[in-house]
Amino acid sequence: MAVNESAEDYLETILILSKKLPVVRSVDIATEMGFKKSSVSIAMKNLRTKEHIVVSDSGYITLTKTGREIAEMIYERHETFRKWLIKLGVDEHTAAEDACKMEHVISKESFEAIKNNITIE
Amino acid sequence: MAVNESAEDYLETILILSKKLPVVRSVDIATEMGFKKSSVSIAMKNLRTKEHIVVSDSGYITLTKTGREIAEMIYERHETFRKWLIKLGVDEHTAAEDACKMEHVISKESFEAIKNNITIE
DNA sequence: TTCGTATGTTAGTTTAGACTAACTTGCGTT
DNA sequence: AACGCAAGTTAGTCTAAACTAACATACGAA
Repeated sequence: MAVNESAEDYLETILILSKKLPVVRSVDIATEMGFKKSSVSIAMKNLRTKEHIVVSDSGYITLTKTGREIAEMIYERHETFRKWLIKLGVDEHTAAEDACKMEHVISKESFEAIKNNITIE
Repeated sequence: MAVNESAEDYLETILILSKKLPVVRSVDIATEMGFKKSSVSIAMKNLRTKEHIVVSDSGYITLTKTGREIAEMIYERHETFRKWLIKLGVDEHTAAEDACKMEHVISKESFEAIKNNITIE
């Protein structure tokens, strides 16, 4: 279930959108991420091939088990880093931006170590 | 003095090598980073153009003021993250690897906040 | 002196992931 | 019914940063 940084971002965005929209379509992802719909179309094709998402006839996108696992892992990291940075006094926007990058590059081992060491609320 | 991740890695490596070798050449960088010398050659050309390094007639590479500033910033981040992760119980190898990625993606603001919050020795 | 190895460069290839442009398709309005 | 917009796809372009292959020096040893 190895996936690159770009795919992780797409999966995370699908998860986030599925929390706030009744259905998730390619165009919603494009809007959210600021990408062109052609870019999203290709990314969705890859995620479908890897079976991280399923797309209905109407174009509604849902995460598969593996897709959801990846998305939730990344989302947890994102929220952990984001809240922590904010607690340390970092500006909300910067905190979100940095969390978004750190979430992809850290190993499971280091993330768990950090999570157990910091307090975020 | 904006520089991308790849260039930052090269500059950091030059700084590190200059601490342990009498002179730094392209081939030393290639060996250290595990890249081919052609890749390093092109990267050095770019760093020269941006005036982050100077290359002598004999091929000895030294950092300019801006190059050294970038390299030292990245190196400080690297060491900070690395030591902190090790202190949290992360395996040395993983700690170095993760530090190497985190060092590039974090903003100045977040790094300073983290640095002031954690203890590493 | 000549040969071989080490170093560096150049040209061209590959890959990922964005892009534009152009096409298809379906649906709602008039 | 026809038109037009919204959504999606496809083809082809661009860039960064690695790669291989081939070539250019230069220097030390036989």
